[in-house]
Amino acid sequence: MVKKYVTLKDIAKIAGVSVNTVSRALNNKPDISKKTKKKILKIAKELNYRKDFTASSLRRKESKIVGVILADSANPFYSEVLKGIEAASKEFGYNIILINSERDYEQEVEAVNILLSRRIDGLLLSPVQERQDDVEELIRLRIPLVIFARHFEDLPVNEVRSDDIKAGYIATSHLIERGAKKILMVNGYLHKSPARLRLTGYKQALAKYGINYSDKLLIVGDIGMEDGKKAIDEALSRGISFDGVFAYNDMLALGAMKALKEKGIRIPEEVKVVGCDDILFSAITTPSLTTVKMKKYEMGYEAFKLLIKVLRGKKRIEKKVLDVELIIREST
Amino acid sequence: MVKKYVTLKDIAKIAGVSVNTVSRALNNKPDISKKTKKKILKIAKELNYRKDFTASSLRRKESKIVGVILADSANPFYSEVLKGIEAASKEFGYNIILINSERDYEQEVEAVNILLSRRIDGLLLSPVQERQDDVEELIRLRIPLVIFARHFEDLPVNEVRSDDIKAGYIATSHLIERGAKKILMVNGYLHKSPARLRLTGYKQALAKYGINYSDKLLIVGDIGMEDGKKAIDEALSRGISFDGVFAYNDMLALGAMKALKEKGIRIPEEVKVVGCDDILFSAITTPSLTTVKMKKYEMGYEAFKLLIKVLRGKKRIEKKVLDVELIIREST
DNA sequence: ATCAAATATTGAATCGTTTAAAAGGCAACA
DNA sequence: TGTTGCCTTTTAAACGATTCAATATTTGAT
Repeated sequence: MVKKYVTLKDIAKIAGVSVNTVSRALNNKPDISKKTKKKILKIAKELNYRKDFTASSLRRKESKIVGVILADSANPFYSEVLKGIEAASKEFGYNIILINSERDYEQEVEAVNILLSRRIDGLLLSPVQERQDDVEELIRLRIPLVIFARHFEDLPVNEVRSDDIKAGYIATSHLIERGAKKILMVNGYLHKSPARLRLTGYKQALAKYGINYSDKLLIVGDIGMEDGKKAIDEALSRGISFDGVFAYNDMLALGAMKALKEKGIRIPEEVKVVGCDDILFSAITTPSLTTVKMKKYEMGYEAFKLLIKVLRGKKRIEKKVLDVELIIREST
Repeated sequence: MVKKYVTLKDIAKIAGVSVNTVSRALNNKPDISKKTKKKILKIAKELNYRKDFTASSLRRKESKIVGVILADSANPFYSEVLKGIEAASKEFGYNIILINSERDYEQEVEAVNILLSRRIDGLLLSPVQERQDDVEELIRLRIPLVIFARHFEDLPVNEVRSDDIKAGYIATSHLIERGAKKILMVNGYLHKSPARLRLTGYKQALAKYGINYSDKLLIVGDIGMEDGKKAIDEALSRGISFDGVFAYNDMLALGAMKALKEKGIRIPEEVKVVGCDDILFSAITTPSLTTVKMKKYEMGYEAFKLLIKVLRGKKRIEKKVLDVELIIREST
């Protein structure tokens, strides 16, 4: 087999010094003469030396790798968050290993195990929340951990997420202020904290305006575009009447709008629609979608920054909540 | 400092055997008695042993990590490709380290260097193509490499990409068949092979229908949604008349449609628009976008599979071209 | 010129796993 | 009893970088 990479030993031999000296030269350590250092750096450059991070990680017990587990990197929400994570990782000299959980608890657990085997320095996780033993285990193991886009009220774990209650509240308030009285909430599964919290916000807004909450107007399910369509079709076929829709996310909202348009129901005249997330495409549909903007890129970036703080010794648990903002467009 | 992870040595001590025996037990190697193996596995499980991949990689000279460099993981095209890569990586027992090049050659080179330092087993790269010395260097270093979504005619490098000439050809032919005669091509920069090849297809279609090619109808630039809008605004302000638009990708096409709608130009009556990629949102705009569907997920998946073949000894260079398909919608 | 102090360099061990080679144990057979 | 061969286990070295302790070299003060 061809020898592929140059080692400290190779450089040491040529420079006529010890491996140790080479190491110190390349790592800007003290206790080395300018002359020797210069010579070594020159040789290293000529040979195109690249530090073996594998060996370095083993010895230093620090991999400079952060694990990232999220539901689906192709989802417009997560792909923006991921981008923020990736950008921050560059800034702080880390690399990221990405694993999609596909919203499956088993896969999430598997991903955690693989990443621990990789000896990642820390983990950014957006848990499925079907169960939470894996998060509890991570806490028990004292793995540097930041949860994003999720909330665990009762667990001492670092978090960066959006203000989901406010999101639900301002979206619903806006619908009511525009005249809607019977507001369908097309939600995700309630084991996920954002779904629960947005529902809370929804209820709070109804209460504020003196509208009674009704279970009949709550639809819970998956959160793809087709699911939004399905939800509307189902509501209509069940004869549920509504003049507003608040969807868990923009994908659902867009699917819902599609279904409404197909039935010839006019938006916003007959039914007003509000989404959540403010993905890029919400702005360009017809009608364009009123939505609650979430700081996706920032969420990823801030989560990474918080993880770095943890890696640097921060002990106190931080649960950061990012502000949200209503973006009014044509659908209301 | 608390000792975090259990090692082979820990297990060996408890089991009363050598480290080597433990290693063989856990790696399903022969030459071990059933009794010893069982005992060791039991202890390993009790102690929650996790193999240290760092150490293993160092010794075996194989990291089971593949590097992925692409322009922008938040772009709907790349995020689908990435998903295919990620899915395949799971299937073959690898992990991926993702780095965005941000369409910047310097960042691409930097990413390559970092990944080589990480001793990745192979690299999946969608190069910026401003220059190609880095790709040439990778070939020279014999790094297992698969290029995706790009084509290097003159380099012996494995590739998986879409049939870009056909894409340009069928898109343009379709526009002509629907009656367009003056077709604006809103393209990406021509140093990128897909831009060049789609332009070739565009010209071939014009030629087939006896329409003269004109430089005036070619606009070259960045490929975000705003750029599509800008391109149309510019063409109109320059007084260039056109009745069809073929955009390099759907983002550009959607931006172009937005600009046309704002000017009160009817689609498809006055101007017909075709995009490329078939991202999710092309189907839900109004009018929905006719486009050339590309197998994005498959591209990622196939690229990974090809890389695996290379890692397993495949020597012959393969340049795989994935078929494309016209999806006719309301914009034509 | 001499000794102490400061600076530069080296040797050896280590991180945790894997591999090659050596050795130990046991049964069968002459 | 001794030899052969098979199966199991151990010993030792290796992967490449880093660190600690030890040694070598230079500098400065007297």
